[in-house]
Parts: sequence; C-alpha cells; structure tokens
Amino acid sequence: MGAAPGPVTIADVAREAGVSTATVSRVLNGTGPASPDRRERVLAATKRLGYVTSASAASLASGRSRNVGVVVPRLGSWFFASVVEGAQSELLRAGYDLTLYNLRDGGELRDRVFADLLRRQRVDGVIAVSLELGGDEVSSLLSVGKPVVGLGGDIAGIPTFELDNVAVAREATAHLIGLGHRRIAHLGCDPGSPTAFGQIEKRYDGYADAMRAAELAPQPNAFSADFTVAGGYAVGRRMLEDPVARPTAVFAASDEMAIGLMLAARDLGVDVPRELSVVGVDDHELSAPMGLTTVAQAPEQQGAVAAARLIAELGGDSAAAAPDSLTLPHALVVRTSSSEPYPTTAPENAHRAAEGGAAG
Amino acid sequence: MGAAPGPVTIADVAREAGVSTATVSRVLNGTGPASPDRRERVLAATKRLGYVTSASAASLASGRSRNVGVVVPRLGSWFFASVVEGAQSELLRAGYDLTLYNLRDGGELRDRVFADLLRRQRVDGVIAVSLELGGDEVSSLLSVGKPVVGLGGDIAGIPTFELDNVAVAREATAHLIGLGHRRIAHLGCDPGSPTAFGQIEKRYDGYADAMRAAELAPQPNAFSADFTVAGGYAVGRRMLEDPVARPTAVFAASDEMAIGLMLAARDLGVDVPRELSVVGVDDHELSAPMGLTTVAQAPEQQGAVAAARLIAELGGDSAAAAPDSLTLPHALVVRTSSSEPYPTTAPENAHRAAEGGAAG
DNA sequence: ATGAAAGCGCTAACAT
DNA sequence: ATGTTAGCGCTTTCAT
Repeated sequence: MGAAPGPVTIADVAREAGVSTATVSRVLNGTGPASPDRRERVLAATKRLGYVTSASAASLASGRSRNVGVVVPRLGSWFFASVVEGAQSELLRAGYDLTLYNLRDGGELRDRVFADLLRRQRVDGVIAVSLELGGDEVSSLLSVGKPVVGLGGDIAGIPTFELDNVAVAREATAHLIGLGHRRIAHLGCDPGSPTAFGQIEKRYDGYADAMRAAELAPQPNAFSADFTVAGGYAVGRRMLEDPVARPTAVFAASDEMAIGLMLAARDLGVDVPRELSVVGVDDHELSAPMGLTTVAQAPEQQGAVAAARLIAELGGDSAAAAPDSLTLPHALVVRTSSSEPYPTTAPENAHRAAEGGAAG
Repeated sequence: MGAAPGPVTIADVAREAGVSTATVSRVLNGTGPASPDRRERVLAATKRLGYVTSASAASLASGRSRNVGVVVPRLGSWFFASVVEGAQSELLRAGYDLTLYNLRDGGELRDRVFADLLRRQRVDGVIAVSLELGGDEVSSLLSVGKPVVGLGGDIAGIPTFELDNVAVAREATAHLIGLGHRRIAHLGCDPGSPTAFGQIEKRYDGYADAMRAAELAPQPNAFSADFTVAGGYAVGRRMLEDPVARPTAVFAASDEMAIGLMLAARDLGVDVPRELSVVGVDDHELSAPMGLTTVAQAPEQQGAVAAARLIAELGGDSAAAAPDSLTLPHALVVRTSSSEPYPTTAPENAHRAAEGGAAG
C-alpha cells in the first residue's frame, strides 16, 4: 500500500514467517504438506509483506507458465470477441492467464507468431481460432511441447472443434427452399481474404448441395465479402441492383454480412422479407432485435470448450478422457427475415429505391 | 520442423556456433558488440537448431517481460474489442505481447486481477481501459514498479487519455436542439452496472448542460441500459411506448444503445427520423450503414495511443517527452437518423405498433 | 570484441 | 512435516 519496499521475494516471506522457502512454496501452491501452524504463519507473512510470486521465476523453475496463447484472425468481429471472452472465463477459473495474438495485421506477423512468439515458453499451450494451420506450424508448436487445440479451423493432427459447415449451409438453404424460393443466392467469403478461413468455403458447398437436392441450379460463388457488415452492405447493393435478376432469397455465410445485406436492401427500398428473405449464420447479438433468421452457434461456449480441453491436456489428467475432436452444435432459428416469396413483385416497386428511413 | 530434439537452450547455440552464451545473447538481442563473423555464425546456429529464447528465463534474468497487461470491462462490445485491437498492433510492432484481463465476470475476479495477476512480473506495465481504479489499486501496481496508463477512465495519479464526455454530450444534444427539438431524452448507462464506468455519467451532465443552455428542462436520468444493443432495445420500447409523452429525439450514450433504440422504434412503427431523431456516441461499425448520427471517437487509435505512451515509459526514453494526459478528439457525424421534428405526428400512427420483428 | 561466472526468484528433489 | 540445495535458461557485470 505505501511506498515501494522493493520487490518482496519468497526468501523475505520465509524469513518473516520463520520457515524455509520450500515451506512457503508448498503452502502457497498447495503442493505438499504443511502443519496448520506454519501454514498460517506463511499466509500471514505473505499478506503482511504483500508478497506475490514472480511468474517468470516460477515458470522457469517449474517449466509451466500457467498462461495460454489464443490466436485469432481478428478481434473486431462479434464472433471472435465472444470466443475469446468464453475462453478467458474458463482459463481464469482454472488459474490460467490469456495472452492474445491477433493476426489481423497479417504479413510476416503470422510467421513471427508461430515461429517465435508462441514458442518462447510464455505459454503452456495454444488455442487456434478459425485458423488453418500448416503442418509445419503445428509441428513447430508440438515440437516444443506445446499442446494446441483448434476451434473452427481445419487442422490436422490436433484436437479440433468445429461446426459441420456443410450441414449448417444445407439447413439454411433448405429452409429457404422449403418456403418456396427458387432464386436463392449465396453471400460467401472472399477467397483471398487476409485471414484464412478455409472451413468457411464449405458453406458454399452446403448451399450448392441443398440446391441440387431440390433440383435447383446453385448460383456460382460470385458474391463474396470480408465477413463484415460494411462488406455485406457493399456486396448487397450489387446483388440487389437488378430488380429482375435479383434473388428472392439469400443465404449469407455470416450474420454480419447478412445484416449488411438487410441494410442495403432497406436503402434500396427492397422489403425484407416480402421481396427478399435473408438467412445468416452465427446468431449475432443483433440478429434477434433485427429479426434475422439464422443458424445459431454459440461462440462463447465454443471458446470455453476449447479452453477446457486444453486445460485438461495441460493438467495431464483428462487428456485421454476428453474427446479428440468434436462437432459443435448448431440450430436454425427462424425469425422474421425469411418468409415465403410473395407473388411476383412488380419491378416498379423495386424502384422506389433509396428512400431512406427505417425499414420494417 | 522434424521431431522434438528437446528444448534447445542458449548453451546449445553457443556450442554449435563455437562462441560463448554471452555472445549469443548479445547478438540475438542486439545488446553489445559482435564481429560480423561471429554474428553470422550465431545467427546460422540459431536457425539451424530452431532456437528461440525462453521468455521466462529472459524475464527472470533481465527483469523485463516484454509483455503488457490490458484490462477491459468486457470484450463483447465493439468499442473495447477495437481498443484492444489497436493496442495490440502497436504493442506487437514494439515487440511486446499482450495479456488480456477481462473483468466481465466481475466479483472477486477484479480484486484478484489487481492484487495478484498484474503484480506477478508477468507484465511490464498495464493499460486500464474504461476503468475507475481505486487509489490502492493504482498504488498497488506502482509499488511493484508497474507503470499504468489509463484510457477513458478516471484514474488519479497516472497518465490518462480521455474524451471530454461533457463536451461530447453537449454537442450531440445541441445538434438536436439546433434541429428544433424540445422534448429530448437521454438514454444513459446503468449506474449499478457491474463494469464501473464512472466517466460515462458525464454524458448526462453534458446533455443537461445543453438543455439548460437552451432553456429547456433536462429530463431526469431515468432511462438507462447496460451499453448493449439488447439493453437499448428493451429500454427503447419503454421509452417510446407512450405516443403522446414520448420524446421527439434521443441522445444515447453509446451507438450500441442507439441502435437498439432504432430497432425498437422500427418494431413499434415509429419512423426514424420523421418521428424520432437519434444520436449516439462512438461511430460504431454499424452506424454508417444504419445512418446513425453520432459523435465519433476512434477506439482503435485510442488503444494505439495508450500503448505508445506505455511503451515510451517502459523504454525510459520519451517518458518525459510524452504528455501526461490528453483529451481525445471527437467529432459529430451527421447522418440520416436525425432531422428536424416533423409537424406533430398523429397519435394513431403510433399505434400500428409491434407489428413485426422478434423482440430481443 | 569476447568469455567466465554470478545471479534473477522460484520449484522440486532429496534429506531428515 | 520441514529444511537444504541444485538447478531452470537466460542476462549482465566484470575481466580480458
């Protein structure tokens, strides 16, 4: 509380408590036995001196840092932020810190992260979110003894939790088909996006599957954005500009793009769902209030699950008990953005464009 | 790349290069001199062996961890995620890792974070985002020699960067008044919110200031939510339910709440901006596509600025050069959610309420 | 310009 | 149940 008395070490505590450093260590870490008497004296001395263990010294001596690295493509999207939040809660409860690596800035950063940053003994293990890791990236980590668990990425050789993206897309598309839509487009992801997704492209496959199963021709994967609202908005305007050729329904690969699309529709005077049905993926926090039909997943829980798996592996115990890979659950949530197609919309309707104001 | 050769140490590299460990350390850290010859041999050996410095050993020996702690009230909101993203970029460029502490789970966690986690020599310094730190929390950190910089919080005794929240609110409210509105409400923050803001309440003061300056009676601070879209939506419905008494304009303390309010308005059939003008704060990524008038701030840059300040302090150099505190810039961005009040709306219009949309 | 060697603060054998 | 002590892998004087 007062001015700095200088760094208090375990030796100070030992002296103050009249015991050895080993006893202090045992008491503080719950390692080994300790008589009630000494335990109490140690605790008191610790508190009195305001002592807190040096993480670096403890790490060096024990070989464990009690810190895990979480690698994400970016943080700005609700999905990734939620994953991190879920992982963080779980980790803190288990006594682990979380060191974050955001690959958004791309370029050589990614290499640095995998070649150096994660191998420096700063972390005991890593959670890779929505990342497609190269075999050498994985083995580079494993060779330093760092367990890795993947979430929503396509990573060979390590436990991975992922959505069945084909099924997700199929269900979303089938929902639209079931409502009677025929001209259904897909709003996908930029293939050349800086943040490599990989898995996500399967959402197009699932869409195409569902279309073919209904004897409809899947449209080519021509509309894609960067998974942001702004991206979805921009592509949405292109998608909807032709009142004749435009689709009556769109399956967007993420809620954020779907929301962008809905806003573009509003600005173009295209009524949702009367003239355009929209389905997304994620169940973003805005989806309920916006009435967006979506295939829900639970990013926060996913983060927690991945963290739990890693913790188990680090603890040594349940490593074998826990499953090596798991398909994460998803569920279609029908709201008001999807409905049966209305009898052919008169094209001139589509022209009362850009009136502004709130849709609805 | 291959199988694990076991942890490679600096001694291995030294042996391989035929030099001393001191030389390896000097070369790798750019500390001290080294002949081109040896430098090259060290680099080659390092690469050949796949050596990477142990962060814990380096920290212990040097007293510096090259890691900074970032503490946020939560991560789920766009604002905080952006701040972290901005800080992270800046930190990585300077060679610092970022360890994240999310206070969302509240309770004893906050105490643990400040009493233990941040003091364990795992971080060289901390950035506290939108936190009101108690004097003992600050001095607890400073006493272990950890510099702290605050962002958007109200922290005595340390460099702090913050918005002039009174001015922000005043300008937003003045904009509404300038358009001709009289019945202007404020949508503020929950006082009892788990994440202590502090500063944010000043947005009510600024609102009240502006009202009084125009000889209008500020409404009591009766409408408040938790800074989320869902919260804004829920309160919005209450706020707008009475078609007669409801305000013609609302200044919301954040864009996320403003967006919730706009969605509530849509669901109640209240047209924005014809029947209701809305102004927020932040310039959220959704604000532009939604047409939300707002007072922009730049969270990502703020994160970067705070990081830069901390890095300077850690570097020792510019610590004195950099300003001790700074008021962050803001700017009103007028979009389509605000306009002059239209001639008295017929009350029956307001009754085509709740026609659609899933509630939040 | 380079090497030898003394720690950094802790944990974990190993004794007792 | 408790104390002694040898490292953990690096950085950094201090010599040379």
